Parts: sequence; structure tokens; C-alpha cells
Amino acid sequence: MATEATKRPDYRKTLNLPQTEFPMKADLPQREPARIAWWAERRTYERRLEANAGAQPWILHDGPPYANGGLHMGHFLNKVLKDIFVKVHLLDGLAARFVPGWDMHGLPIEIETLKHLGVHFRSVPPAELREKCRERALHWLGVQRDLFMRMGCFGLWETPYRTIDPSFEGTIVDALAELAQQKYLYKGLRSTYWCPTDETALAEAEIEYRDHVSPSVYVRFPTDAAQRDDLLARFDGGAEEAGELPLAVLCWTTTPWSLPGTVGVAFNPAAEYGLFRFRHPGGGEELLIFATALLESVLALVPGTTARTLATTTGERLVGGIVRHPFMDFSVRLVDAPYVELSTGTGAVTTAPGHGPEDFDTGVRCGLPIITPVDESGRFTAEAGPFQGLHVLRDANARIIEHLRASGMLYFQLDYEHSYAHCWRCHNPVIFRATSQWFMALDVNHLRRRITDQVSGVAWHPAWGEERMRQMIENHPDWCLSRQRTWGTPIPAFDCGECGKEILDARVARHIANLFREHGAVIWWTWEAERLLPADFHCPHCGSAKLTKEMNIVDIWFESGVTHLAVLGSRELPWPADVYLEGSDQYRGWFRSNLITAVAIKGAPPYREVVSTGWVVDPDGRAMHKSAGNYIAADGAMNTYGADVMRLWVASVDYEADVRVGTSILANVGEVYRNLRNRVRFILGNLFDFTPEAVVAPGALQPLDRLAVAAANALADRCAAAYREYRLHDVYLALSAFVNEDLSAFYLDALKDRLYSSAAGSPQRRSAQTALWHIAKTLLALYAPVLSFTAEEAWQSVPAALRADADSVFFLMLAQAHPAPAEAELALWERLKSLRSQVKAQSEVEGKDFELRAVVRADAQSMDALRGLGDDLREALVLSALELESGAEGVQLTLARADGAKCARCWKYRELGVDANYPLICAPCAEVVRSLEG
RNA sequence: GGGCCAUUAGCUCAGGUUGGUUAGAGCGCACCCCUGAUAAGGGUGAGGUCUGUGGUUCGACUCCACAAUGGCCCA
Repeated sequence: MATEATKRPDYRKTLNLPQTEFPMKADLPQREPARIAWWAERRTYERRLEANAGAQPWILHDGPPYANGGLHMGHFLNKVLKDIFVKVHLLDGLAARFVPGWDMHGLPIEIETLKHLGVHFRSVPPAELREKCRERALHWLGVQRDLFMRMGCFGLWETPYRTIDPSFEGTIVDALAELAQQKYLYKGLRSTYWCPTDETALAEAEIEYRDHVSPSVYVRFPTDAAQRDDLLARFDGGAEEAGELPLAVLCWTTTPWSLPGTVGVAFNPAAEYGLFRFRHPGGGEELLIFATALLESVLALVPGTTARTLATTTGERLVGGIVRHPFMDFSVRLVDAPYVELSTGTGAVTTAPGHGPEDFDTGVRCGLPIITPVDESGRFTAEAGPFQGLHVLRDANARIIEHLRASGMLYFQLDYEHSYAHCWRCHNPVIFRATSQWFMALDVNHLRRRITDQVSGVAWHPAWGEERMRQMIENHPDWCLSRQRTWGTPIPAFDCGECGKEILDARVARHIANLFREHGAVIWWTWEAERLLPADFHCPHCGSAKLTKEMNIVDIWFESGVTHLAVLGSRELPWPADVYLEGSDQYRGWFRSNLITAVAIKGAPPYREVVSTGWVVDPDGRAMHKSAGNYIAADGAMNTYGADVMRLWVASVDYEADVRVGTSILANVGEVYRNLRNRVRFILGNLFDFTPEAVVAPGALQPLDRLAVAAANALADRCAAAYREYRLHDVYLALSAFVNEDLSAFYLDALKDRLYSSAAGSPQRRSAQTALWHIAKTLLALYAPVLSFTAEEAWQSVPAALRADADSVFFLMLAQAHPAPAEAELALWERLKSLRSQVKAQSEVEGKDFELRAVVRADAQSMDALRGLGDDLREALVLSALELESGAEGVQLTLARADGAKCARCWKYRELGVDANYPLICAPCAEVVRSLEG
């Protein structure tokens, strides 16, 4: 049956409908890897760098990731943010050279390697262990580099900086030389975190706190007759009631193993202490001294115990007293310490200067002997008397408690759960030991003040970073630089065999730095001291030539702390860097270490700006942990969603605060991605027959197209400014709003009639295409830093003749040169969008778009602008007809049914059949069709 | 335990430099339209005690204090 419809000519074929190779479906996980190879083959990044070579450099100095594992979402956020800003400045025409780096020495790699080898580190020759560590670190570097490239990150991946390179090791030692020359380095006894498992001193940064159950003990520190009389005299009265009962100070500690090193008992000087006459359930009696405030809690330990307060005194008055050690053969002094709390225990705290930083400080201040009867492996030395050989974290507590109980010195014991310092790598509890270590002093040459003075000269994003950093510097103790391990860079220090003094000489250090550059730092282990030293060098203290190497390596935080010296300072990579960008944990880490070494050595900060990012957390805002099951690996996520969706996620969140990520969040971002992709797809589809020759001069553009170009330019300006100020999320919002509200819901919708139904080569269609081509370049340049894969794919789908002068999207300019968009044009654009919204809202009831005509009444102010649009006003509102009339105030819109009938080709309501050969279409369409048929 | 940061619709975020009518957008959701952007596009709508509690004020989501939850750093 032949219906009316089938008899009608199919005018669809006479329209200029969109055509493009750029697919709607992204297939990112499949397509992205090929694009990485494509960029690499064409040296896209390098060539754009070369093109920008004459321009000002813009350097984001890469904070080195640690080369010992796969990458998580935190790495993704970090490196992609860096990449986005590098690309922003690359597209902005600057020489944005990005040299990636890796932190490759250090305990974690050494431990992993040893675990891999299944041996204890003392049993492997150092040179051999170092070689294995090097292999291990290089393995992880390769894994990580491939993943960073998979993320779409641009950088000089073939020539990264590596802290294990001989040249880098030389820089580290040169930095030490410089610091030594300026007298920053000293060797001192220090209460240091010590990991008995790994047998090394640890930096603060290597400590993590975990819940730990310790035996807390209440221990009697007894007195002899003279000590007893002295202490009793420190109380007001009560002595007569004391009778002949034995007297002890009741102390509290959660580390019984520290008792052999305990040489003092600390009291809070301001607190009240009591002399208590205790009567035990068994009937025995004794005198105990401890804080009055804790009497009840002590009594509650043993039911049936009673006590009478005979007298009180202050902590201050007890200071200077002497008691006996509960089992060691020395006496113990009563001292004051402000940190003694009265919330738990007895207010009388055992003080072992060798085993805690506070105890150490108290010991130094009060002149206590500083003893450390514990060796590197955590075992008691002969100094601990009967406990020699016991391991402080294994059997020592139990044996000491047993001994206390047997000797009657133990009052009570219970388990105490608290957070306790653990080693960051082996996760075992750590102890404190007073050991001899190399330090960098922060108060020599007023360094601390000079650093804090410089902090305000840096631009911090977010702004609170400035205060955060200031505090970090102010609260930074002297920097413990030495480590007793193998996988690192040696501290070039020697000990004199004659006078026993340690020597860290700047000239020697520079000499050794040069040897390291030539032979690698391994020679510290394989060469004799004489061969390492300059030929004429003797002990500066006694003139002896008998010098031996010290076997300390430098803290890896110092190594990464001098990356600015190793990497920056050339013509292409000037010092200082423009910006550092890292997670907010780096205020205490890399931001700080670099600041300290830079101000000490160069006298200025190594960065002009610092951007800090939040933490990646799960959808509930909780920290991600492999053990918690909410961990997302970067490669897995990229293989599921594609790197570009993940990159868009980076732009979609407020990265300065903590950012959440999870499957539903990424699915959400995926929707926005499709949106951004399809807008570009539609534009490209309408450029299929556009050529450079067809470009319309700016002055010849139709009014609506001129406004669209102005709007796009305004967007480019806004986004470029936001990008340059690291306001990535503002770019995301502005781009989303523009492609949705300005383009899809307004301009592109309005343009369809002109694009589809005008003659292909007509001036009005070429005008529209010229605007679209401008918008396409604008959008793709703005997309490229974030949606690098998609922008490139889209660019390659642009007709080849159009993109002849740029074989990659990364040769575009972030914001094309253009005159500043006129306020009046932008205002008119907004006015049109608002009128179009009114039409849409009313057309719900009045009728579909082209079924309507409108009367627009405008006041004198608006009239000129609207009249200047000519027929584009009708087009912008997607109506079939429009009249413009003078009105009283503002702009008013009245809709009515359009006259005429629906043109079968362009769908506007027109007079049909003016050309008798084409009864179903309007006159302009008839003309187009006739020319196509002719 | 201390310092800093965050907390606005189911999700991601705006917002208001100096507190003032019905707190916005996108995605998702529901419904409708289109079928010449079509595994697309357009419209309409539902959805929020702006973490909580006090306080300042004529008036606070916006200022102050405290608290809760979470995060980072430190102990």
C-alpha cells in the first residue's frame, strides 16, 4: 500500500547532516594505550617543548615517589594534577619541562630486598646487597613509569632523575659538604627512635602509631634509713605516725624494660603529693609517697587496701631527694618535670634518659647520667646486670616484673592499651636509645628564623599552607641525618684512630662527592679509607693519618630534600622551581626538607608556589587501606573506566581537601564525560565539509555566530585564568556549564536549521561553521590538559586540511589570541539564552519550536541590540517567524501559532509551493534542492 | 592528647570579600517531548532543618564558642 508518506520525496538526503569518524562510544580502556604509543612515536611532548623553547620556562618540580610498589589513587591524583598543570602551561606557550623523579634508596627497599633474598642484612656483603636493592628499585621504577605513562602523563620519561644515580649521590654529599662548611652538622648523643628489628635509628617520618598493650607496673622505689629521714622531712608533720614502717616512692611506668636504665623519678612540681600509710588486706603496713590526686585509683587496684594520709607536700619540695633503685645497684634521684600528668599512674614517673626524648631532656637538664644498657638489636648489655642478654621487647618485661614481684618491689601490674610508636616498615614496636648520631642544627646561623621569614614569600595554595609550614619549621627539632643501614648514600665522616674525634670535613666531603660521581657511592664499602681521602689529609685535631670510615648513610628524607639541587639550576630547568605540588602530608616531608636545605645552602626557598592536595578517601570519607578492602589500585581503575574518566574525576573534585572515590562516583563522572565528548562530537560532525578556504572573516560573521565566538572567548579567558591559578574545579564547572547551557541547550540547537538546510557552501552556513571551528579549537585546547586522550582523538577526527598546522591537539594554544569579548556582546548572548528558555518553557503548552512565531517587545535600550541581530534573533529562539516591536520596559515575549505550513525539508512554517516543482517545501529549500539536482 | 583541614540535595560541587526576600548547577531519579546530535538531544519536576548544640543579632547556612564525624600531621 502506497501511503502519502512514501510518495513524498525524501528531503533528508538533501540536508547537510553531521558526519564524523569520532565515535560516540569512547572505549577508553581499549583505545588509550595506542594513543600513548602514538604520542611517543611522534615525540609530541618533546616537539611542543621545542616549539616553546624560546619562551619563559615554567617548572613544576616533581616530588619523587618511592620506588617500592604499585600505584594507588593517591599516586594517580598526584601525578595527574601535575600533568594537568604542566600541559596547561605547555599549551600556554611556556617551556614547561617536566622531569619525573624517583626516590630509590632507603630502608623499605632494603627490607623488601632482604625479604626477597630471605636473609638477614648482616649476612650479605654490602656491595652485593646494594646491587640487589638497585635491581629491585629499578624494577619498581619501571612498573611505576609505565603506569604514569598509562595515565597519559607527559614528561621526560627516558631521562628521569633518580636518587641512586652517581651524579645524584654526588649532589647529596656536596650538600653535606656545604652544610658542614657552614657548621650546621654536628654529632651528638640523642634519644632517638630506634627499631631493634631493623637495627637502625629512625626519623620521625618513619614512625607510625598503633595501638599496643603494654604491662603497666606500679613499682616501689625503696629507701634506706638516711633517705627515709630526708624524705619525711620534706612533709609537714606526719613523721611521728610513720613509726618504723618502710618508706618507698610508688612509681608508675608502661615500659618495665626501661627500669635498668632508670636513674631518676620525675614529679610534677606543682602537684600535691601525699605520705600515705597503707594497710594491705593481709595486714601488712608500709609508707608510700605519690600524688594525692591518684590515691583513690591506687587504692582501687587492690580491694581491701586502706590508707591514711599522714602528710602532704608539693612535688617541688620532693625534688632533690634520693631513693634506691628497686633492683639495680645505684641510687635514683627525684627530679621535676612539667610533663608529669596526674590522670593515670602515680604522678611519679620513672625517668630513663637513654630511653625517651622527654626523659633525655630531663636528664640533661637535671644532670642525670645518661645510660643506655640496650644494644642495637634490643638486648640488654652488661650494664643491665642480671638482665643482660634479654630482649627488651620480648622477654625483658616479663622477667623484670617477675623479679620485682619476687623481691617485693612490685605493687601492682595491669595491662595498659595505648598508642605506641612502631616502625613504619616492619611494623614492630620501636624503642628509644641514646645513640651517637649526625644532626643538622636548625638554630645555627639563625637558620630557623631565616626559613620562617622566607615562608611568607611563597604563594601557598590553599592559603593556610603558609601557617602550616611556619609551624612545621618552628617545631622542627634538629634533623637526625644518620642511619645505620646499607642502601643509601654514605655520610662522608671519619673517626680518628688517635684522638677518637669524628671528622666531617667539607673539603674531604667534596672530594668524596666527586669520587661518587665517577664510581658510585658503593666505593664507600669497597675502598679503604686511605683511598677515599685526599692524599694530604690528616686529622685536623691531632694530625694523625689513622682515619677510619664511619658506616652511616644519610636519611632518605635528606636525599629527596636536595632534589632541587640535583635537578634544578640549569638554563632549561632554572632554580628555583615555579611550583611544587604534593599531598598535604608533605608539609612535614618534602616541602619542608627542600625548604630547609634550600635556605641553608642557597639562601632562598626552592619554589615560588606550593600546591597541596588532600587525601584520597573512600566514598564514606574513610582512609583507604589494602587491609580495609576499600583500596583502589590506579591500574585497575584505569582499565575499568579509562584514564580520561579518571582524569576528569580529578578535575571534578576539590582536590585541596580530601577527595572521595568509588565506583558510583566514577560512574557519575563517566556520565559527565560522555556529555563533554558528545558535544564535541556534534561540532566535529558539522565540520565534515569545512575547509580553511571556507573560513569567514570575523567581520563577515552572522551576528549570532559573532556572539557565540565572543562567548567562547570569554570561556577561554575564564578557564585559562582558573587553570593558571590551579583552580581546576572552576574549569570543570565552567566547561560543563558552557557545553550544556550555552552550546547544547542553546546555540547548537538553534544552529541546526542553518547547518542542515542551508546550501552547503552558503555564506550563512560557512559563518556557522567558522564559529563552530573556533569553538572546537577553544574547547579542545581547554579539554586537552584534563581529557588528553579524548581531546587528541577528537583533534585527529577534525578534517585534515583544517588542522594542517597542528598535528596534535597539544600544538594548540590554551586560549587563542582574540580581542577582549565586549561586555555588550556577552550581555546580549545571555539575553538570548534567557529568551530561548522562555520559549522552551512556553512551548510546552503553546506548541513545538517551529510551530510558533513570536512578537518581541523591547524598550529603547534593548531595541538596538536586538534589531542588530536581524533574522538571527528568530533563529536563536528556534521559531518560524518573529516581529520586533517597541515596548515600554525590558523585553517581553509573546508566542502564537506560526502562519503557513510545515516545510517538509526544513520544518519551519512557511508558505509552501512557491516553486511549483516543489509543492511541499518553502522557497529557500526549493532553491537548495534545485541546485543539488541541477 | 595537641595542631591544622573538612562537613550545603542520593553523588560531585557552587554560593554569599562587609550576615538580609522562595540556598544554586551538573549527574542520577521521575515524568514529558523529539526521533535530521539517536546506545544521542530538549523540557518539566521531586529532592536540602546548609553536621549538631548553644551564643551574638531585628535577622545566620554565612560571625563566635563548644561538640560530633572524618582526614592529614604530630605525640
